[in-house]
Amino acid sequence: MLPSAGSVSRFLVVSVKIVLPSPLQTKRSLNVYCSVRHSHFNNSCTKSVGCGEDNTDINYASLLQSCISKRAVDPGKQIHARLLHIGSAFNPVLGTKLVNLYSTCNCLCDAHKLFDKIPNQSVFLWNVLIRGYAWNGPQEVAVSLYYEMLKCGLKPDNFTFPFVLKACSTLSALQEGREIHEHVVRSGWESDVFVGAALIDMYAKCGCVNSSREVFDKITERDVVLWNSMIATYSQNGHPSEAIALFLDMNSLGFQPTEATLVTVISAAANLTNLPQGREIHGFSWRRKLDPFGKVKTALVDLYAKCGSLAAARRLFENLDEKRVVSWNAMIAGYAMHGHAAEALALFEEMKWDGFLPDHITFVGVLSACSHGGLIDKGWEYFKLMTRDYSIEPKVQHYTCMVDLLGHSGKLDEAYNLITGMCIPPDSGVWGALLNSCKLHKNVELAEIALQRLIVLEPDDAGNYVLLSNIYAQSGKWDKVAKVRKEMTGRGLKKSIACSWIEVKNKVHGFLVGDLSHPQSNDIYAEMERLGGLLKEAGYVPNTEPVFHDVEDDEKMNMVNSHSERLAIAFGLISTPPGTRLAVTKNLRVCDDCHVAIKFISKIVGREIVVRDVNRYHHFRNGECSCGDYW
DNA sequence: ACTTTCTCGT
Repeated sequence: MLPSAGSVSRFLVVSVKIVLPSPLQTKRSLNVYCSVRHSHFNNSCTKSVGCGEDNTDINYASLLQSCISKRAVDPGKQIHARLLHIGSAFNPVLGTKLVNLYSTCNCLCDAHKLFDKIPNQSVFLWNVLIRGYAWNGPQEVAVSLYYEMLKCGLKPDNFTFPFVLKACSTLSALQEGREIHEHVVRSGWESDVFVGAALIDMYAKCGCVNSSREVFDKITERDVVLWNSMIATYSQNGHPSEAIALFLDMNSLGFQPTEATLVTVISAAANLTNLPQGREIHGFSWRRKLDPFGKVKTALVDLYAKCGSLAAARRLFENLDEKRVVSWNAMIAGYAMHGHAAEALALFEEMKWDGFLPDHITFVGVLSACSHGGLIDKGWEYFKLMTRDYSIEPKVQHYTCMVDLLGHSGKLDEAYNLITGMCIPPDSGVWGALLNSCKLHKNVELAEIALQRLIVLEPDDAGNYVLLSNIYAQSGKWDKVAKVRKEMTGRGLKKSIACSWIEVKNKVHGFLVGDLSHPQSNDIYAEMERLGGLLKEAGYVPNTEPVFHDVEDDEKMNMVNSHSERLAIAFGLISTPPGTRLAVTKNLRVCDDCHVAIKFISKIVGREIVVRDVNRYHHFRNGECSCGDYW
C-alpha cells in the first residue's frame, strides 16, 4: 500500500535536504545552490557533439517527442542512454527534448543534471526546467532559476513569465511576484493573455484582489481564460457576489463560458448558499451540454450540499457518468459538514471498495465527519490509517480536525500535546480549534496559550480576542475581560459585522444585526415581537451573561433579540407557507443564545430550520439541533 | 524543433 515509495519521493527527500535546508528559501541562498551546481558540472562537462549523423538525430528527435506527448519516461531513459553512447546527449536540440521529457514526468533531478551539461542554454531550455519546478516543486527553485537566467543575460519571454508566476502563486510569494510583474511591464508582455492570466492568478493567491483587477482591466483583448481567472480571483477571496456579477458581464459581452467558468461560478454560488443562482447555472450547463467530464456536476454536488440539500447532492453524485476522487470528496465533505458522520464514513468505505485512492482532501472530510460526530476512536483510527496505508503525511487541516475532535470531547491536554508534537508549524486554524474547545470546557490556562499563538499568526483578527474575553467572563474574571477589551481597542480591532442571509422565492435577502433597511422591516419586527412572546411562554430565558455577542458595539446588549440570524428567520417565517424549511447562512458562528432560541422556534412553528455558520451546519428540528449543542 | 494561463473538495 505504499505506491509512491519509488524514485520520485526519494528525489524529493534528497532535494529538500540538499537543495532546500529550510522550507522557505531566500533568493540568495538558492542562487548559491545553482552556481555550485553549475561549477561542479562544468568541470566534467562533455563538449557537445554536433548533428553529425542527420538521420539518426532526426529519428531520435521524433522518438523523444512522442515520449514527451505520452509522458513515457522509461523509453526516454533508454534513448538517453543510447544518446550518451553515441555522444549526442548534450546536443542542444536532443538535450532540450530530454530535459523537457524529464521535466514533464517530474524527474527533476535528471532534468536538472542534464540541463547543467548543455552548452549555450536557450531561453526555451530554461523555460522547460522552470516549468518543471513550477509544477512539481520545490517552487522556490523555479523562482531562483528565473533570477539565475536573468544573470546569464537571457531575456524571459511570454512562456517564462507564466511558469515563474505559477511558482510565485503556489508559494504566495508576493514580493517576487510584484518584481516579476515589473519585468513583464518592462519587456512589453503586459497585454499577453497568458502572462496576464498568470499575473491575475498570482495576485489572487496572495490575496491582492485589486492588483488582479488592475491587470485584468489593462488587457483589452481578453480571452475566456482571462475572464475565468478574474472570476476565480473573486470566488477564492471571499467575494462570491462579484464573481457572479463578472460572470454575467462576461455573458452579456458575448463570451462563451467554458467548463472552468461554470465550475468557478457554481463554487461562488455555493459559498453564497445561493441556490437559485446555482440552479440557473445548472440549467445553463445542461442546455449547452457543457459538461463533458462531469466536473460541473461535481461542483453541483458541492453546491447542493452547501445549500443544505443533501438528497439532491446525493442524486447528482449517483448520476455521475464517471466518479472521480474529487466527486467522492465533495459528497463525503457534504455529509461531514451536516454532521452525518455515519453516511460520510460509509461512503468512504464504498469509495475504497470501488478501488479509488483517497487523497489528503478525502481525509479532511473523513476526519471532520468524525469530529462533528464526536467519534474519537474512529478519528484516531483514520488519522493513523491515513499515514500507514496511504502514505499521506498529515497536514494542518487534518490536525485541525483532530484538535477539534479531542477538544470537543474535553480531552484538551491530549489536543494540546498533539499540537506541540506536530512536525509542521501549526496555523491559526489549529490554535483556533483549541481556543474554541477551551471555551466549551472553560479552560482558561490553555486558552491563554492559544491566544498568545493566535495573536502572532493573525494579529488583525478580533474574533480570537472576543473568544478569550468570553472565556474569562464565564469564569468571572472581570479584570481580565477588561484587559482583553482594552488591548483590542488599543490595537484598533473591531469585531467583524455579523450578517445572515436567506433565500425566499428565488431571491437572496441579507440582514445585518439590528437591520432596519429591509422593505418589510416593520412586518419582520412584528414577527420578532410575536415570536418573543411565544418563546417566553415556551420557557425560553434569554441569556443575559455579560459577554460579547456578534455585534460590533458590545454595549448593545438588547440587540441580542435582533441578531441577524433571527431577523432572517423571522423574514423567512412571514414570507413562506407554513411548514416550509428555512435555510439561513451566517458569516460568523451562531451565538449560544440564538442557538437556544432557534431550537425553541423550530418547535413552536413546527419547521425545520437549517443554519449554516462559518464552521458547520445546524439542522434545527422539533426543539433540537443536529450538532448536539457542540459547535 | 519544442513550451504557456483558469476549475470542484479544507
